[in-house]
Amino acid sequence: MVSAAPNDDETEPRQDGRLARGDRTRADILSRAVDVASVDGLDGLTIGRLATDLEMSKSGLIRHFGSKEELQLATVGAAGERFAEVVLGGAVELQPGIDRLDAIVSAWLDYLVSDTFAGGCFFYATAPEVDRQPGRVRDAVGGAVRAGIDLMRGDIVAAQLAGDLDPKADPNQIVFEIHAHIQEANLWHLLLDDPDAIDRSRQSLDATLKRYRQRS
Amino acid sequence: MVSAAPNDDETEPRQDGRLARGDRTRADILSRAVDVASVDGLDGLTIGRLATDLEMSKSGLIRHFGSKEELQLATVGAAGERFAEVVLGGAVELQPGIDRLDAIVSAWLDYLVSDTFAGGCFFYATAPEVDRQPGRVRDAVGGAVRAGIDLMRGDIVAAQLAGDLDPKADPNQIVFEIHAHIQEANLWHLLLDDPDAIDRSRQSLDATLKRYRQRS
DNA sequence: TAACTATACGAACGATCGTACGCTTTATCA
DNA sequence: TGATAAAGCGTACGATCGTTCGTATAGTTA
Repeated sequence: MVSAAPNDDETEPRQDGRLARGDRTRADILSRAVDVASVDGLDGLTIGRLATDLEMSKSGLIRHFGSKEELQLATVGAAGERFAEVVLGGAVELQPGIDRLDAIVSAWLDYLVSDTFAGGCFFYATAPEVDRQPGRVRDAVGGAVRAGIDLMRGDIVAAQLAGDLDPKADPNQIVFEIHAHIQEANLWHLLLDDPDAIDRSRQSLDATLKRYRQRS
Repeated sequence: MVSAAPNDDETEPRQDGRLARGDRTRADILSRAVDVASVDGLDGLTIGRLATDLEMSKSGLIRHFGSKEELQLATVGAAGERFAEVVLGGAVELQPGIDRLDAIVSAWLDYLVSDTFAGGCFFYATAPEVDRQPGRVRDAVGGAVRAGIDLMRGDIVAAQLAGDLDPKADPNQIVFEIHAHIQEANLWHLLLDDPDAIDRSRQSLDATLKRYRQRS
């Protein structure tokens, strides 16, 4: 790559700081798209419905993406950004380790019952929809989920090195259990209408971390 | 209930043991429907696609159900029956308690990587799809998931009474953790393509049950 | 202001969706 | 065997799907 080509995947602000007209529209579309997809899925996200919601034409809308699949990919990307801001935003300034892990898990649980997305966690809603549909959309959702897991595993490894977690335990095993307890809260909250879902999840997480905590 | 009215919700064999023609067709349709829905969801389950697969007409197919929603409800019911056979089938002869719980959990993990449904666990695939769509389909899926959880909670309570599990622990908390570890295996297996998903789940389940086991 | 580009729209395409109606075929039973 | 009901098919309907094309408008730059 010789020339400094602009990154087409991101909406770049202009020199004066504001977004160009098209980028502003694109951001509005994606803001609505992630909410629709969190309720009706990435397949229930239709161009016509989105255009009606935003009071614009189908052709004017899809022009920003080119195709339905590109719209879906951009939607997954936008959801990832929103997730990162809400769940990981408060943890970026912390050093990897047990404290940052606690901060992420705590923010994640708050996020599950927040109105970050209209239909609850975007990735809980879309993961089972795409996991048997090979293609770029599945790869994008899988990549985002993997990124969240990888980040926590990094904290776990750091905590083991720091002597805060049992160094003999398998980091993948620990992160499997943590992620499981977070995801289960979605099921009990959204499908089973359990008002204590988050509390149960928090309790499970506390017990799990206590089990792996280094006694020293 | 005075008269012995036949149960219309079930396909009843005739006196000679065989199914009537219509019931046979209906069973064939639902057998295919649960596989399709486990891959593409209850919304991706379309009448036209199902008719093409089964080499029959759309009108002849939907006649057995009346509407798309009734087809979806029947599909959820058929999936529940298949799940019960595979996962709970071997446990019916056991008494409620720790042994039956172990049998169910073990069969459930085997089921996750079986070809019971074409797209993995039917309820893992459909729960996030319907949890924000109020109506009878959501109630049906929620009822089936709840039934599985309730059954395990019954075993947990029985195990507590028998002195096999800590009687001071909250049965709902225990079943939350067990179900969480089972469901997480779906995510790692189907989306993250982790070949060790079931092993991780089994390990988590063993550790969890050991934690709650009564030391006596 | 004039030229140019980015943005949005309107209309139409073929395909598929769920549903309804009428007719034909098949199975059942008196 | 003939009557009766169940089962299945063909066709059509209006609606919506994703996509394409040409045109009009708005914004930017010379």
